[in-house]
Amino acid sequence: MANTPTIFDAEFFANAANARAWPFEEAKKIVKRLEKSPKDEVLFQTGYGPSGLPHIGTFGEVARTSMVRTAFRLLTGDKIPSKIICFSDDMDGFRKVPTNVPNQERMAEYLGMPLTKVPDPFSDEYPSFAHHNNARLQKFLDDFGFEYEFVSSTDYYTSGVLDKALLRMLEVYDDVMKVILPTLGEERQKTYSPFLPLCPRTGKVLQVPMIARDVEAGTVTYIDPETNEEVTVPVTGGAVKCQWKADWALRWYALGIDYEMSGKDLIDSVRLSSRIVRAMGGTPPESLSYELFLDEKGQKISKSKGNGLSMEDWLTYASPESLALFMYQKPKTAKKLYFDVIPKAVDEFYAFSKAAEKQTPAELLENPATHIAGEFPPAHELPISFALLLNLVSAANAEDSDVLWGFISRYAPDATPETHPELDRLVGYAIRYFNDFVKPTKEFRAATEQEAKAMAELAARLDEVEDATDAEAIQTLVFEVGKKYEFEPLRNWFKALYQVLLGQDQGPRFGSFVALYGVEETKALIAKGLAGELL
RNA sequence: GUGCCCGUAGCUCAGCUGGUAGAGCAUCCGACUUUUAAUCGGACGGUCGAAGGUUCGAAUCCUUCCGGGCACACCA
Repeated sequence: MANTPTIFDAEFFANAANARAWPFEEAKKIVKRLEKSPKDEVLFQTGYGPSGLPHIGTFGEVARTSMVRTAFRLLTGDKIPSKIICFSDDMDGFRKVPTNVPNQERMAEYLGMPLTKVPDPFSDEYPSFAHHNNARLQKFLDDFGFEYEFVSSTDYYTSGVLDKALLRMLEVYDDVMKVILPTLGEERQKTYSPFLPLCPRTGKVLQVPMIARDVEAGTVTYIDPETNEEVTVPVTGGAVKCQWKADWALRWYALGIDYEMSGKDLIDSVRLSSRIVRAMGGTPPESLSYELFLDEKGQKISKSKGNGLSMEDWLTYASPESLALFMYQKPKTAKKLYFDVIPKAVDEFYAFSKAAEKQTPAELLENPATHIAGEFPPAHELPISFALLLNLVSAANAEDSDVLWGFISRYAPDATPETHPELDRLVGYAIRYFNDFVKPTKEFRAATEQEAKAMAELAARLDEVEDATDAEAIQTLVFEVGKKYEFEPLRNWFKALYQVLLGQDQGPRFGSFVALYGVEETKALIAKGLAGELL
């Protein structure tokens, strides 16, 4: 999924200007911006809050931002350097001990401290909780091959990278307040400050009003809420950090961010932060508000609720590429993100990849697979679709890949795990899907007296079949037994086999099933079924 | 209240810069199967939420309205 240079050639550059895919529409906004004020390097930003772990939304945002960047490089002939900054707001105060971490009491002692001062509850491998989560984020992004530059807010504040911007914010303090105050409630207005000093005594991030400020000296003064003493601190060097919307604006201004997308719940924040940047004399980045994801009931997916689908969920049943495809599609439309969208995304990914084989550069630029891969997509040939595979795994009661491959080879005789590693990967996904979604819905019933007798005889006579892999011979035997015990109509006999042995009303052709599942295994299965062990 | 998204076949949705609608699933019929499922072929099925407007021509652009969903304190 990394951006590789493959599509960055003249042919693609020539066609990019006419490309209509949304990443190009976004990239064009940046091109226009550059026409007004040229610069040496274009910066994309995505934000990350290290009080939690990376999640499916993080993936979506970085993936989509990468797509815009790729489009931008194509539009500009890859002549203008660009990068994605992944900014971790790790100086933010520690507000709440997450319920899912160990060492709760110890963690509680650090409430109010910057996240980079809170110890890592999981191990002593990292200097802080934030470092731990930052590392997880980077690992997460690296695993998918994203190109980005990680930035720690704490590093930037303390090393002075943000000093100039902080002093500027101090200069225009009144204007900034004028922008923010009207958006706050009455209570909050009294205590609001865009600067949050770090208490020199306790190290905590304080939410206190400023009582004075000195632009010349570059300091602010507040009253320590515990000692009631006046404290004066510089706004530079990491002695203060900025509050949320001001912080966003500060970053945009200080780093010169050109592009940042965010969820639609942040529309007002973007507007406000933009006004702050203008008050400082800067230009806010181009932005895109994407729609939020909904769960199966149409509710907003939130980390705290734990509803909807997690990153792990998706990757358990499907590939990251298919998730990237899902993220590519219609970012401005609210979509359900639930298990049932997975098969379609998987199959469409392969369909788009395959279509790419015969496409011209102009067409490729409209092909989602191009935007996902960031390169000429490798053409994966799949003899059967994921949707079919899911049907198969369910019908065949296939709990391991060998059995499933047996059934697959009936449809695609040439396919093996070796010749079709992609398909083999899907087989793994399908089996997990089966285990988690199909298997729990199975309902086994006890055999009737007549059925029990017939099944016992079937089990006993299975050994008569000379070739245990001869599906036809086995099918004949099954058929004979059914006739002998006078099932009428005969399909009831087969139905009984499925219901008693597989816990479902339908199943694969039984002869084929036995041939693949194994004679001994089938006998054992029948024994279990008759003993009531499957119920 | 402000803003965003959606409203196209029974269901889930695709329809790009305007030229009288498509897919998957479901349903029905057929083929192949010594049951079923699967697979393959075919059929059925839409006044494109409503009304105006622009246009030779609109699902597609504009306006208004109706219906559904979501976001908008604090915190990030």
